[in-house]
Amino acid sequence: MPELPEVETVKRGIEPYCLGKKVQSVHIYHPRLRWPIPPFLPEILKNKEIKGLWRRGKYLIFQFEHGALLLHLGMSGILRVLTANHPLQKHDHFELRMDECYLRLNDTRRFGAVLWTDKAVEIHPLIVDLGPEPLLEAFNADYLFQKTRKRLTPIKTYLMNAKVVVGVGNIYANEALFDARIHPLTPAGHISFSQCEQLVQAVKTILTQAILSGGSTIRSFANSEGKPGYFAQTLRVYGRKDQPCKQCKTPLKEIRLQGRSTVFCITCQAEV
DNA sequence: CGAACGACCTGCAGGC
DNA sequence: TGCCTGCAGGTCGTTC
Repeated sequence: MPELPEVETVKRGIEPYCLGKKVQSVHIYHPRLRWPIPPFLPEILKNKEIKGLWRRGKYLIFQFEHGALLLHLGMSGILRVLTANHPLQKHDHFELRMDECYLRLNDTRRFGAVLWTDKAVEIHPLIVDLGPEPLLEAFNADYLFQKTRKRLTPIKTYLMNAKVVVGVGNIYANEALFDARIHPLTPAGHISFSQCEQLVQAVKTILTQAILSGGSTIRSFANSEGKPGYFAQTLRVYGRKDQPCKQCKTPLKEIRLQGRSTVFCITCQAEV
């Protein structure tokens, strides 16, 4: 479920239930995720207060006084806030219990992660090399222009590289490139400055709107109906192969880039 | 150093 | 009905 807007939505959804709360117990039901869930979590988190909760890229970070819990949802992770007693389901991996409710992580494909660090989060190996947050000023046309020079990797692949900018996954990379009218195969270094401006703006706009529409799902997280997704979302290219471009009616084309579905309009996103 | 690619998993849809 | 293939919103580690 994760692209940045979904993770941000989860973060906002769980925040009222976590922030300032004391962990009552931790349960590891199925430790095998991308990396094993550290077995010592139950003992070191018991009775500790969640002092902070934030997002970096697609990582959720639970800050404690003596360290931080890093959580990634991978491809299929779902984090629910539960209050009543819910029977354990297939692929439930991890649970953080507070006094009034608990968080339960379900992850079918096990690409997600639950990790612990007792050092500053910013220097954690998975965090330290991450690029800027797409919604902050640090991600701007100057940065992108500079960064892409001499790079021949297709711009779409480049945009999805977390070392360049975090949080732009396959769906929104497709959408942003359509918005900026840039062909996904364009070598990154061939993008003009003005195209960088458009692309940066497109990324910001699309992610912001997705977060806004994702906001309406917060209740479902809280209630556990948890249907995370892209419903309220009007995707213009992703998943619309062969359907008419909303701009010019040309049937959209799909190709594979790095094994990922890449959909675009050959008219609106003409090759350079 | 950058770039390409395989690897990690399960479940589902579609073709035969 | 069942088997097979390919595909799914991610990203790390290895190799070149």
